[in-house]
Amino acid sequence: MAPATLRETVLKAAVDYIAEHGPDGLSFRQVAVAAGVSHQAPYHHFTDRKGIFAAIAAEGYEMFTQAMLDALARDSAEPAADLLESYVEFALSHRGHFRVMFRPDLCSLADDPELQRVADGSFDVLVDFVRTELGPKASIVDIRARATAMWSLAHGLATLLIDGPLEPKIGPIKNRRALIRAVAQQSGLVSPKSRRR
Amino acid sequence: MAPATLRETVLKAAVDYIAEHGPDGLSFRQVAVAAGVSHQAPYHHFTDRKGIFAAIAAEGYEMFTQAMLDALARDSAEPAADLLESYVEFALSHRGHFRVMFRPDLCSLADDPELQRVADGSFDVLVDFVRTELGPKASIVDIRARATAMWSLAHGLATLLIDGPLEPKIGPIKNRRALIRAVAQQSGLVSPKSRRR
DNA sequence: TCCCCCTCTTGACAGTGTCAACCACAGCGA
DNA sequence: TCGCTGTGGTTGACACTGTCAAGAGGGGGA
Repeated sequence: MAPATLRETVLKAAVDYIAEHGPDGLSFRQVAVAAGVSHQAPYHHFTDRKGIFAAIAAEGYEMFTQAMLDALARDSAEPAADLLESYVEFALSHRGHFRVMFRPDLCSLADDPELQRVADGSFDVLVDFVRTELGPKASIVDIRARATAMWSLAHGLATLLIDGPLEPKIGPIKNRRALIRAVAQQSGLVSPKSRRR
Repeated sequence: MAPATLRETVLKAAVDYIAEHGPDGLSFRQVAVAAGVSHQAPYHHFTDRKGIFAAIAAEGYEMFTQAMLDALARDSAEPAADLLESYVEFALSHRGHFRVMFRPDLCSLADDPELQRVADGSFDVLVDFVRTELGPKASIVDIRARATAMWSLAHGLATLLIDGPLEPKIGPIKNRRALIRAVAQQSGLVSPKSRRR
């Protein structure tokens, strides 16, 4: 089932290209002619070159939010580790989207309220999780520090796995899931439920 | 003291531009004419557009290694937190270099043995630290997991602070150093020396 | 019927990275 | 003194990019 509209066709082609080659070599015109359409046709669906990246990012944030919510919905014994894993797995299985989402030169949250909204939806999942994890008596400072720590760990692991020199340096990664769990374990960011074992 | 050679002039101008606007809008020609020279002159010092990024990255890795070594040389009670802090502070005070260093589409470690060498120098500081921290009896698996965790945390925090939506989401960061230490504390990646307090 | 909007095409423009040829000039051996 | 070579710079061209402007076609409502 090929995408029906030109908008979907262009979007999919761009995401696929970015997943393989990164966002920077992406040529608007090439995508257009590859879709069998004139070089200017996509401009009726995206205002701008930035517009196409904004659309990709928005689509990405929606899926990202859902992925993290699904992980928490499983309600396992280690929700923090699950959240971390869902963050990293999303990045790896949706490289095309993830590579764009955190590149403000390609899509600026500040310039696009709708994009800001869906992005907030994603980040709120993480911050809300930490808030409920620490309980109502936790101080703002602690929530802030813990949320930042979890977010940094997840984001760093994701970006190092996608683009970074982690694998050539650390060695081949046979079992990615095991590495993610081991990192969660090492970092002490596992959930209180299983902390005192 | 203005840079003497054209090579240095171009390099400095490029780094300054990248620190402010990111690497992607950088125009080879603009840099050249801004240096008061023809659009083709820099090609005698850098083979390629990629060549200029490779030079920036190499310069960055040298400084990066030194910054981390300096932090460890202070030999404080919390070397892990110091290492984390030096990682993040380097990224923030050398955005122009840092933004290029971890962008394999701009400078590929695999394609440039010299760049690979200096990059390895940086990463080895981190991995070696974890190895000595855990002692000679530590298993490969643990070293690997802990090094990955520390690296991910540092890298994630650095990239989120530079380009990411951390500040708009978490709130204004008055004391960056305090946040970094709090994150280190939260993540449980502080050094054994001070772990049992 | 006419008109308007939506989608798309065609043609142009400046700006980009890169290739190729040419120029100036210093250093150097014969 | 001459001629050679290598280095650093210039000029001109090329294909390609994103973007602006104008227009073509056609389907739906008045």
